[in-house]
Amino acid sequence: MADRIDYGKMLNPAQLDAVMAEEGPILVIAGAGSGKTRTLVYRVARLVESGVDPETILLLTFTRKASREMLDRAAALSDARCRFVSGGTFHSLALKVLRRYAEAVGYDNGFTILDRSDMEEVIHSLIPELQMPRTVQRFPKRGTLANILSKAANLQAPLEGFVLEEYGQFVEVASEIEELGRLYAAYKREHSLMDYDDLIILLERLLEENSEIRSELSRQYGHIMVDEYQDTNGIQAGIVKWLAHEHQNIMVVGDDSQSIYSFRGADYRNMLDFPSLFPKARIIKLEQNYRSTQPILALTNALMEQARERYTKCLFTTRSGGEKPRVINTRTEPGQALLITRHIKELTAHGRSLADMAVLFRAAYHSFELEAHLTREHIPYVKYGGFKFLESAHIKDFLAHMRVLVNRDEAMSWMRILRLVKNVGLGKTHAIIEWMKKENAAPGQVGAWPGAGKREQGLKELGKLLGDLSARDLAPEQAVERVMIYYLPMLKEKFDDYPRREKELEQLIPMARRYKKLRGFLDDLVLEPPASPADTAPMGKKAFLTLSTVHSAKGLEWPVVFIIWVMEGRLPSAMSYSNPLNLEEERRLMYVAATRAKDQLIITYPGEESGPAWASYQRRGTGLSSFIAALPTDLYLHGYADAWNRRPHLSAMKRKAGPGETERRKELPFARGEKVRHPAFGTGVVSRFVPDNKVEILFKKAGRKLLHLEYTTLEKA
DNA sequence: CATCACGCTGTTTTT
DNA sequence: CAGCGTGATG
Repeated sequence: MADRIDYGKMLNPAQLDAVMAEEGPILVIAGAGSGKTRTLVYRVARLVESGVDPETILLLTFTRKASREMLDRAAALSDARCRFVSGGTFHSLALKVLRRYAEAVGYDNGFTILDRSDMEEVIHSLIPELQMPRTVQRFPKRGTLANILSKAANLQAPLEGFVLEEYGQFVEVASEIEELGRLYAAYKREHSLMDYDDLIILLERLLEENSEIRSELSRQYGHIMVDEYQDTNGIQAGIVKWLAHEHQNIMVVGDDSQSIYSFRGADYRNMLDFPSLFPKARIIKLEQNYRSTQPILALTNALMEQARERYTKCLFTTRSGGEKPRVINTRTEPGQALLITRHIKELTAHGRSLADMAVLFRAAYHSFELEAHLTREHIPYVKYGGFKFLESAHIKDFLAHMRVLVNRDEAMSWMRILRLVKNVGLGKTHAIIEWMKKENAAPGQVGAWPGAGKREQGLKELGKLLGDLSARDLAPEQAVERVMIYYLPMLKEKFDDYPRREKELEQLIPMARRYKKLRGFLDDLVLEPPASPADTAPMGKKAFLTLSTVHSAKGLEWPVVFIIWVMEGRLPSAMSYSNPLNLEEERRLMYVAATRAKDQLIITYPGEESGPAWASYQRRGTGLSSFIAALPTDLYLHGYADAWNRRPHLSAMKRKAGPGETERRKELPFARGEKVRHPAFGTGVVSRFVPDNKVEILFKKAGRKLLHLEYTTLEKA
């Protein structure tokens, strides 16, 4: 065991207070960079050191990675037993508990977890049951429906309230959406499915209604800590309330200024309501910032002073010196990417490591332009956030073959794998699923479907695969390899970029190796995203630049931070419906992004040339410009970048079409419908134009259909 | 069943 | 512009 820690030396008085407090409810209000993680780590170490059984400590964090890192740090600090602390997210805790007590909430314990795209698929398939008249024109898309239903679930409130405010365009169909929500709930029950929201809702219900189980869990987890409490919603607060109900040993840590998850019902007011849940709560504030230089902090403090509601603290730092943040109007969106690329090259030329730098943005696609530049300049980067590896079609197709073994009612996965079989479409898929249900057939018997003729040979092969997989109770790794043999030919037929997708599938093999049971493997894939390329890259060999959404950058820090800030006003929805922007949340996003920076902060924004919406937002005072305009000008250096680089093909596109002429890019060497030849793919027809000087070409023969190719690789046929 | 042309419409962030 | 739904065609 390591030497006893001298806590007084390692922590400031407020941190020490939080760490040494052993019993009772405590609310820690911790500003950005105030050593919040450090405090939690030391508290875990301290509890274990003082003889608390590590397994009875529950550390709830926002991601599983965060909890693992904290426990590793605690273990390194004092006692290896810290690794046995129960850590995870609300969702992973819920899964663990619900697998054990599924019957108590009316579920079979073999339920399957729906990830986001599964959820959308189910919802989508239920829309026809609404039997809406054709006159209903504007009905939300599947993704939007999932957003709405999920938020309703997380708020545990009827849709109307927030639909009116956030989805004003859909108020007329609110009752249909609610009906759809009921259909969706019934469907999940019937097929033993839970989505992310059900996990936490059912856990809360279980705790509330079943005092025996509640007591048992209370005894199991005698000390509870919650990180990022400002991002919890009402359900999660309820879980906390019930878990700590008996012993009251609960510490929650958070910062209301960093609440950026309102889209899933999170409410920073939970922070302030904590004392009413636990009347004996003590409040401890951490206000000293150890991360950023004074000029950066001055700007972020000023930013938050404009917040309509500000409950807590003002940060101070003892880090003097450092340069003022820079705010640069690049006049165009592509200009941001170019400016940042140049800046990064300059910094690396002066010896700065790429690992010291990060570029942050609100939405994953905001970095596309930048990624193109980085690739061209051979600057290695890792990207966090945005669309999930797991949600891409080939991964879902692949995993579906294993999901039907774990839960044979899982119609979603059956649909996927059956439709991959040649000459089986929607009709036969439904018939087969019906038949299997009626016969209560095992997955491997699918090949015996009486409707199968010569054309449906593929069904026999599918049956053989599923039979093999279930008969021999294979380890996850072998199951993955077996499915690979079956699925790879289909992959090659379905996707023309199959080499990339094949590589991604191969990543599943080492992941599967870590599990003994198929179900554990599949559960974790849904709840824990696979490691990023940076984690698997040979350490120390290469320094990577980090690109990340603000949401994924939470809790991290870098010496140099760039922020790409794009006006929402560009979006047509905001134009046509005049949806009010959530400026308060936008401000907190900016705050989270800016407080990641230790030494240097560079914010770029596309100036007034970025679109007509800009002017309209400026007029209404509801854009990024209004944040900037409101900040004291002595807190940052403002600059303009040259309008170097408008994309040539964009301006060409704007050329007005003459009479009788369809609008077309002037410099295009061919027209829609024209025949073209490609050296590798042969002859095809120009279908439509896509960005980056590419055309969509339809190839009838060469096996595959639509390819996006650059003009220069094509010639007229 | 599979494929294709065409018209309509509008955000994003994560467990 | 691009994803999605629809309806026509092989």
